[in-house]
Amino acid sequence: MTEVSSYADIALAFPSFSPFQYAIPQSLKKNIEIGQRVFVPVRNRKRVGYVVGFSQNPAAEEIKDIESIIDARPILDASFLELTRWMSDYTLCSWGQAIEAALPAPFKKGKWLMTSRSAKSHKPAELLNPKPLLLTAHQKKAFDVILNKIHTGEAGQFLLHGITGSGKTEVYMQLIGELLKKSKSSIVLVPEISLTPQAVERFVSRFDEEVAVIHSRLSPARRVEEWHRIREGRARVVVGARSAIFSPVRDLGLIIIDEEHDTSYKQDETPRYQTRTVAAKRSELEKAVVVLGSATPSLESYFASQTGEITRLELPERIEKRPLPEVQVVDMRREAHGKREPIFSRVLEEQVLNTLTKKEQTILFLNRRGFSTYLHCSSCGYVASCNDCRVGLTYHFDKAKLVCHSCEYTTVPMRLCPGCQKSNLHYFGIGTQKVEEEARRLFPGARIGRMDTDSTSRKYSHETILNQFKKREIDILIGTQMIAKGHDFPYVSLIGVISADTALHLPDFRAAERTFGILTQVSGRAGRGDIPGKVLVQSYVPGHYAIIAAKDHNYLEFYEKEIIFRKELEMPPFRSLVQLIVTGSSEKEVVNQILRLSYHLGEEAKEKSFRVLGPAPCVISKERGQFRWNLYVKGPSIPEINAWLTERIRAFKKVKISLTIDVDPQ
DNA sequence: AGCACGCCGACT
DNA sequence: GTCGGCGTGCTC
Repeated sequence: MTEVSSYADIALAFPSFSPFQYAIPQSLKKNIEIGQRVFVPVRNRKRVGYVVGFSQNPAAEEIKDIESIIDARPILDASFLELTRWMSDYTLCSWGQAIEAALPAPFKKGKWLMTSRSAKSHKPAELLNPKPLLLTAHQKKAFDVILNKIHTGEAGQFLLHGITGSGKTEVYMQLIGELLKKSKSSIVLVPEISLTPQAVERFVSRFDEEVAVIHSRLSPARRVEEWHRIREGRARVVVGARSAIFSPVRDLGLIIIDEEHDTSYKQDETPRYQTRTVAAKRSELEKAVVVLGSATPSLESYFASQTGEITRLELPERIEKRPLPEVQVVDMRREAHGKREPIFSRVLEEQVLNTLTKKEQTILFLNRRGFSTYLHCSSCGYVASCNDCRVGLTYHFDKAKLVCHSCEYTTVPMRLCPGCQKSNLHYFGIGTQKVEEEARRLFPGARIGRMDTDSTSRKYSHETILNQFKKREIDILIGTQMIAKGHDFPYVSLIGVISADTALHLPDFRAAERTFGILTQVSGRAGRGDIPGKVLVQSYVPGHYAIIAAKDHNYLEFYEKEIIFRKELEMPPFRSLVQLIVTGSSEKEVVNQILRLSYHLGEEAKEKSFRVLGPAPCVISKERGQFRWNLYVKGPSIPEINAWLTERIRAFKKVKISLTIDVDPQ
């Protein structure tokens, strides 16, 4: 530190606009440095703080002394501090909160666990360093282009758009291998759910002890141990979920975000960062290259590749030319008999029986998120939706009204379908349990398993069900998203999507994108082995572009339709969004306050290039006794929205409610 | 985020 | 009459 500085700026992990000042006792003056952790008194309690700067003049009435320095050497380097600083500005949290989100948990308690050893369990020799596979022409091209960029030493971003089974992972691995030759490090990010031992095994067997795997089941001590191994350069390949983006790797050359469209890349608690955005920033700071990999890229990423902001590389065919499964869309409007619509169409029932006879396996998938009950017509497929927002209207039992959760448009439920004038309107909503019950009735001899959040309350029942299914002790597996990802089941020859429409009508501008993504992903579960796979997708809107494009395995077809809507509605990627969520135990107060907030913001927004959407109740309008309403602020960019919003929010008095800000909501 | 301070219901 | 519910406000 400089001679004249008497105060240190300490970042603390609670919301505050700026770091706090603490006086530096004479005894610590020689040893204090930016990036160290210190113990400081906060309300007379000892807490961990992070030295982020120094100042000469006091900025507060009363300034306390730093108690002690925790780290002899700084543990946070300049780049880490800049990254977290940026993150706090971008996501509107404090610097301290950003820092703590980026560090292993024991560090927050002032722990300093030194690694005693580097003994890693070694793999059987025959598994070690299997030879890189020969790349196809497309793989080779992607590999060359990315490697050339890395060699320039500049930051850069690529979108690796490759259909399922096109060999993206092999491209990643060969890039990592090239970097290792130059002693440069790589970070590989995968969705938490993909961090299965089998998936990780590929990296470990190729790179052995160079790999550090960061997963949620790692003990805090092991996590710290891995952190040290990475920082000391003993591990130069990091494989992990979201938070692994903050790994203290040396000489970072490459960041890979696999399945970049996955929603788990957005943290749903403070700091609510989007890993893609953080990766882009980090690559800029450390002159690294980012590779976003996906079969169904996020609209944002694909759009960026269209504008030339990032470079797109295509892997258009499966390795070994394995065919993509045949997808058949079942028009459920033709299946309705009487007033109840069936869960199983005739063709699905028939195919399940057929599969059972052949002693092959079936997956039944229910794309059910949220609890919204929507009104639709079983004759023509009409779904009551909002004209201005293109989202399904949600039925509110208490008010007996249909409400748009995006703009609050409210209407009385119609008796006759506006589409076909018939009275075949029904509230729709089935769950996996109902599917299971029906399956047991229809297929009495079959062994049926169900996997969803309800069925997996006990820790290992999850694994147990999957293992049973793998061992073919279950014939039909019924489940939600969690069975759609990653797993390889070679004896699955039939996949039934019970309802492709559920997600489609949620009050969310990304509904079509999610539907397309999930259908594509589910389809990818079929035909993994030698048996050809078949996918049956049941839908009341079989002509919807998200469903048609998924059936055709055609991303571009989907993208070109969807991007037009985004443009028309001025939604991302054309405009940026910040969501404000007001919660409280009194509904009256929550509504009052958010109306006030909306008015307060709306007045000025008009004059600027901002818009306020809503307010409206959240999709889950009451959670644990807390009522939830939200509104959106739309603007040209996040920094511009933030700059304007923070001042306005500061001036907003909160009474009996709390306010959450979610930048770039997912 | 924690944690102490501060006004309204069921207990020895 | 107290113990304690969680709403509110502050932390250099």
